[in-house]
Amino acid sequence: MAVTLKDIAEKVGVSESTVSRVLNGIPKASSETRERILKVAEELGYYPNDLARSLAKQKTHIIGVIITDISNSYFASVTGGIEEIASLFGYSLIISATGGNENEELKYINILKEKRVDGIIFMSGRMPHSCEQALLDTGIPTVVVARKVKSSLPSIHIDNIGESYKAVEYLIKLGHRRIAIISGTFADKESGYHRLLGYKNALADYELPFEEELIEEGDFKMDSGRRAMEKLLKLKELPTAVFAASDAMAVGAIKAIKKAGLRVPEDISVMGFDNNVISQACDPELTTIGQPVKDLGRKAIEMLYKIIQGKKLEKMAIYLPCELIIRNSTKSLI
Amino acid sequence: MAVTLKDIAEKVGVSESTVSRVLNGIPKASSETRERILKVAEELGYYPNDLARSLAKQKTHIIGVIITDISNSYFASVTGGIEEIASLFGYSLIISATGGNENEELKYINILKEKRVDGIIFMSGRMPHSCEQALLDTGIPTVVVARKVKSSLPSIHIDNIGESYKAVEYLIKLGHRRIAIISGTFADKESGYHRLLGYKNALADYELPFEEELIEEGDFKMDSGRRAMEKLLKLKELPTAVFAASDAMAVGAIKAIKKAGLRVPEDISVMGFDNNVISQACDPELTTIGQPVKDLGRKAIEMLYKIIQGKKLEKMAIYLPCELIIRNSTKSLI
DNA sequence: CTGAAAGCGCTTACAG
DNA sequence: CTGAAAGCGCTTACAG
Repeated sequence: MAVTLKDIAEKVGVSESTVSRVLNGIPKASSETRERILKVAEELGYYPNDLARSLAKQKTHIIGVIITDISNSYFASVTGGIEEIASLFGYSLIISATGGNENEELKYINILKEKRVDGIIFMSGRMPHSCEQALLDTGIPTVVVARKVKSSLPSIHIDNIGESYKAVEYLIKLGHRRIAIISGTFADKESGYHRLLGYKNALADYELPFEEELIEEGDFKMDSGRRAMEKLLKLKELPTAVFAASDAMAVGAIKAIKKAGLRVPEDISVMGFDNNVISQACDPELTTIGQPVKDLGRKAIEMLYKIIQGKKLEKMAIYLPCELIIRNSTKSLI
Repeated sequence: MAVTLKDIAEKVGVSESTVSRVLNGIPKASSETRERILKVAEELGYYPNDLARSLAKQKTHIIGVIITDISNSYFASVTGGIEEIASLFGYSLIISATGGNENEELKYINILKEKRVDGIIFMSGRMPHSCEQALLDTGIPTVVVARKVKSSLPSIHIDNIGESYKAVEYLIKLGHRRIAIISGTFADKESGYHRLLGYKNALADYELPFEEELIEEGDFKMDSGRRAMEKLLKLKELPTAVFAASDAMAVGAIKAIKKAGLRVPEDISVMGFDNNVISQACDPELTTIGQPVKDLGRKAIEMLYKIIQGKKLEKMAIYLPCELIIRNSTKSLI
């Protein structure tokens, strides 16, 4: 029912090959038939069947993106960055959400394989060995976002240890000596454990004591920040500053502090991590570490594009810098 | 290089047809060859080429989703709902962001057409006639989200007039008589103009005077809410309550009020619309109208699925109810 | 510059 | 139950 090359060819009285070439702008000299073909194609309302073309050319111009959850602002923003550049390169995006479930991840890797996508960008809360192997086995160019890989897969990151160090260092330079941390799940190596590590490193470098009671584990979400802060508020000696490994937890912490009748930052300074939309919605607005979310996406697709083009990557792992964003939730003691 | 049906057929010594049937579970009686085929397919690491299959079967199991911006929480959430159900139905999603640009929208409609997607879900800030016509012309099953359509395209909505009415009515019942509105752009018929209309209707029904000076136009974003509120704060007689047509503007308004040295809700009540993540991050937490964002997505794909299945839709336009969510930014005067 | 032909990898009536 | 053949709609060497 849809118009095909054949229809055009018959109507014009040439071969399909010729029509194909003309429509793809292959022949140099523009013959008369050229005009006719273009005209008839227009009249008939022809548009190419990308499926057939993809099958013949062995490339789909589709990139598969695997994420945990589309409605999560982190993934949404990274994906936004991917989309922006992909569109420039003429790629469409198939986006699949796995809920962080390993079986779902494997399932989607398989679907992308069957759909013959030209490349894959993989993001997830974790990087199970099975997924890494499955990605490798596809033979499809792949870039991993924000997860350490053991194999030769290229990846893009932020330096969680260093950026967390930067945050804590900032608090120290403000004169804080008793700094608590509300960490993400330790099980999450990068965003959880590594940010805790940065905290430890900073304390060590500045010769501050490391105290167990100042460490709380959250799950990155607001409620866990609130609960963690409630515990910290029971300490005999309160911290003067709290570094939360996510903005959401920082906001939760602020709520708990206010509820206890204390003020931020007058009584306790609070610092976040992410710089997502809630960091400016809360009161006071959060001092935080700004993740280059869009850029993570942009760079990921750029790396992927290079691989697809058959070019060599200069670096197999790229680290993007974060930005220290100073707002009103932290105060100098000096 | 990839394994094909032919490779399996040769190795087993049967025809491609047979391999195809066995792999698709077509033949009833399970012959011995069946076992062999399955075994060889496994050994060779065969997986089907979905491109070839799609071309032959004339369906792709791909749904195209056109949105304004992936990183916008509204679109991200609706898309999350779509993804959830699409995945159950065995559909993959091609997601394209247009930035609300009409030419981009037309471009992506065309790409989806060429990619032979089985269905399209269209969301945007507006619904230009050209897009509606283009969607119609594709001949592909389509569902429109949150935009009124003039043609026969099926669509899904919330009742902006009614929900806005509900919000204002709540304030009135709290005893407020002087209620301001920070509206979205009037140019946006549904989320802008219609919410303003709901406000007017409520005032009229409760016989409250409609005063021009209590109306401010914003753009749904936080800053515009702040600026609008600053103007309202210059009024000789202040409103006792403000209804903002988005949570972001409501938060902006709260910031302006606090900055002016007044309190929310003690001096001025503030109400939002959306119930997105910032409504719980701000202080006080927002009373708001909760949009069923995930459900909008879920219902959209369900409608689409019915159309694809060739079933009749009972209704061409479905309206999903919102929920009045009472938190701490509004206070009773009674 | 253009056509005939093979190929991309599947599916599916139609015979047998 | 199974095979040969045509078809899905393109692309692309290879001749001419």
